[in-house]
Amino acid sequence: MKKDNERAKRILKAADSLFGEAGFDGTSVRDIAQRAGVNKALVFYYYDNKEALFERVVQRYYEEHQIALQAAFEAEGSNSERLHRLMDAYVDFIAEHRSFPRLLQRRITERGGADVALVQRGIAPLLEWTERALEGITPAEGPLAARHFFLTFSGAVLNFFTYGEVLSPSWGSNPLAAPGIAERKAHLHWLVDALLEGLNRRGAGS
Amino acid sequence: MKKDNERAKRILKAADSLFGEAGFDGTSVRDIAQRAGVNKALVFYYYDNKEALFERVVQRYYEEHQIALQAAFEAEGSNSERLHRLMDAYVDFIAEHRSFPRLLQRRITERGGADVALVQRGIAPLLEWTERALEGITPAEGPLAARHFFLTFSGAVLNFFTYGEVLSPSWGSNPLAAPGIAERKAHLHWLVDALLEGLNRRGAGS
Amino acid sequence: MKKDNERAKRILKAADSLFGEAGFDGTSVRDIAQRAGVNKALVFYYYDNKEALFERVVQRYYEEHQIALQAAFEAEGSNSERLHRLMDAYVDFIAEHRSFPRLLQRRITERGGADVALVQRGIAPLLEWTERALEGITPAEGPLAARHFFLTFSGAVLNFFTYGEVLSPSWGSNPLAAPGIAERKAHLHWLVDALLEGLNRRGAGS
Amino acid sequence: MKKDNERAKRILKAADSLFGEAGFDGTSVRDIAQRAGVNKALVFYYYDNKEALFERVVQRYYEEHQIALQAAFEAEGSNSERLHRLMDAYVDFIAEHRSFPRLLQRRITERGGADVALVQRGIAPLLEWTERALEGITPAEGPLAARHFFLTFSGAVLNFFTYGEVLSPSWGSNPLAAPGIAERKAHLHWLVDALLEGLNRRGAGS
DNA sequence: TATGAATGAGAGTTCATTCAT
DNA sequence: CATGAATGAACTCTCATTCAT
Repeated sequence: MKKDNERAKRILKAADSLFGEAGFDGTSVRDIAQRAGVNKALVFYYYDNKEALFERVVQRYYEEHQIALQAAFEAEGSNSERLHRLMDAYVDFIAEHRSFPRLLQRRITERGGADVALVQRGIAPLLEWTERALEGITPAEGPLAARHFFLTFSGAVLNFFTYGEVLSPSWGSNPLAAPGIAERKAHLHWLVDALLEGLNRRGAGS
Repeated sequence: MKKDNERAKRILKAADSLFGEAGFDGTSVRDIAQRAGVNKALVFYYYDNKEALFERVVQRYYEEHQIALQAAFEAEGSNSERLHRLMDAYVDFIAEHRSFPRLLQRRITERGGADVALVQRGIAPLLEWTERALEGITPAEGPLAARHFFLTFSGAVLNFFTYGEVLSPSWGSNPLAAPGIAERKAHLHWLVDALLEGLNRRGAGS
Repeated sequence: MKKDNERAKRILKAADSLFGEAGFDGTSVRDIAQRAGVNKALVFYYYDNKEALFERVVQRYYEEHQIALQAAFEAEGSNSERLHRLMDAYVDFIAEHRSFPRLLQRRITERGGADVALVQRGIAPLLEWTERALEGITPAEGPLAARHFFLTFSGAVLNFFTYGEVLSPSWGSNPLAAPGIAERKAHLHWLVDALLEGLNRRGAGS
Repeated sequence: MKKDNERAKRILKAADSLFGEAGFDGTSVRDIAQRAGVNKALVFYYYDNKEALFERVVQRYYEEHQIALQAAFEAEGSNSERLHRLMDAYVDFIAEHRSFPRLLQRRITERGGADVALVQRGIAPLLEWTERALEGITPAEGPLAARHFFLTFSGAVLNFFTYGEVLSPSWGSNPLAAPGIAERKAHLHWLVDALLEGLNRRGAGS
């Protein structure tokens, strides 16, 4: 933490964007050094090898991710309000760190998914907070368990970004620009409320 | 077309699984030949180059994907029933072709996503059928437009598979085994109905 | 000789032009088969291997070359006339068989010039006839020996074709078109006569 | 520039001789590295690719060639003397750089001769100086234009080297050894003078 | 800290050639 | 005669990584 040399940071930044753009295998250390404007060997001086550099990039995201969501969740409010804020924070975080979901997904599929644990840490906060927000409302098991809602909510957010770019043409405007993102947030709020409503009705009915 | 030389098929199959496991850049032609049990040069004999081979793999999925969903959608029934069947077909298709979403996602992010058109073709059927199933129920624009539900639904399905493996430990059992998949389908059905209900209430209320 | 299969001839022709255009190493058997419109394996059926095919191509030139010059030389006339005809025939032959000098030159330099004998056979006729035409006029040894004139004459012809294409731009018109070739012939005639004159004066003076 | 890393020079040298011996296509980077005694990858480290390395080899010749001829031409003397010196310098240069004409010729024929411009630069000095030496003596157009003499002179030099090796057996001694070269120079001097004489007579007679 | 030089391994691709049919 | 399939060797070039300075 001391005061990480400015060059080391430039390398990390370059690695970040490149890994996000082209994936681990599609990015060469030469590319990273070039974009960072440093000598190739320096990359190995600061980060032992390509793999470790990748790890650092991902880890940084995990930390920031955790912090961003924590703030959103810990504020006061009803369940609906808390989940709205959580969704908003999630959307905002990914909008600002487009590489993050790409890196995560790669991490899962690529290279035999050897580091499941690492990935789990990455999504753990959202899972945990979703579960806490739905505590007492959803059953512990079965198709309405909180974890299913976690998968649905996070999928609703992530998929927007994944396919957002691709759908641009048929969307009319760019869905990932500010208005598109605001619209998506509105959809997510509606989604949260519709599901809470459904859960409530179920509780009342049974 | 008839029998397309058994070796060529073996190569295609090997490429399929490897591209799915390690991505385009993470898979070498040597690997493919090895897994197919053929000479490396034979890969180039049947498929002109690595890129073309990848294309073939992806294209085959598109076709099967389209067919699988079409059958599910075109049968009779209420909107709810049709969407349930669509979700089920989608889940089943991906459960049987785990590589497909990985390949698609890679196609989008990797290498600048130059072939947006190809990807669009890949998700087009689901988008189209979702839109047709919600016709008259959802507005054409805004946060409740059909396309938002498309992104939500497909995200709810895809994300289950993406994170399913990773969540295994905290899930108790393997979520991607038959019982887990059945449970997810039940969740998706509930999801569809809760959203249709929400849409109906909105129509009635306004 | 029987009646060489038409396909075999097509292969020979294709090989001829391709070897001339791109050289031995720059030409692949695939290229040859493609241009000949036949299966690659057929090339090996008719000509045992690439090297042998090349040999055949070169040999055919030798024969035609020999015949073309012989006719020109054997007709009656003064030394000047005979040499004029020889030059003309040489120019005409190469104009019609542009590949020939290229193949010859490659044969000399490429692959260690292992087949000097073959090349010698190729240029032998011109050497021999030049020597016979100058018999009694030039000394047997020294800088005015017939062989020097052979090198000068053949160089004057070959170099015209070698650099002709390259000089096109600074030449105004294409030097290898009909008028350019006629002009070159005129130059060669003048050259022959000037040298004969020089040789005569020498004889008279000494 | 100063010392340009000794290994880089060794590579250039190896490339030079190999390209000269076997041509561009006939020379592999492995060969070059081997002869230079360095790692194959180092060739690409210093010279970006095979083509660029070839270019460097050729270019170096152009420069030396130009310098060698310039010195010979610019000294004082009659036309005859200047042309003699030019011929001598040309012969000497090629005798010392046997690869040069081979590389040039290949450059013309191989690979469609796409780089005519480069080749032109290579022969430009000789063309220009021949033209200047014959200025006022030869007509601007027609079969006695200076450019025809350029082709004749350069052909008389180049052809000597091209066929020199091949003729060795029938020559008695090696024509490319020192005495043979001296004899050729004598021939060329005689040639130049005979042609100047012929041109003079023509001027007087007409 | 920082870098130019160096390398072994492996990438995708083409090659001449063989062989069963 | 003719061909599609098959292969081992070689091709150019890039890779992550090391090391002396």
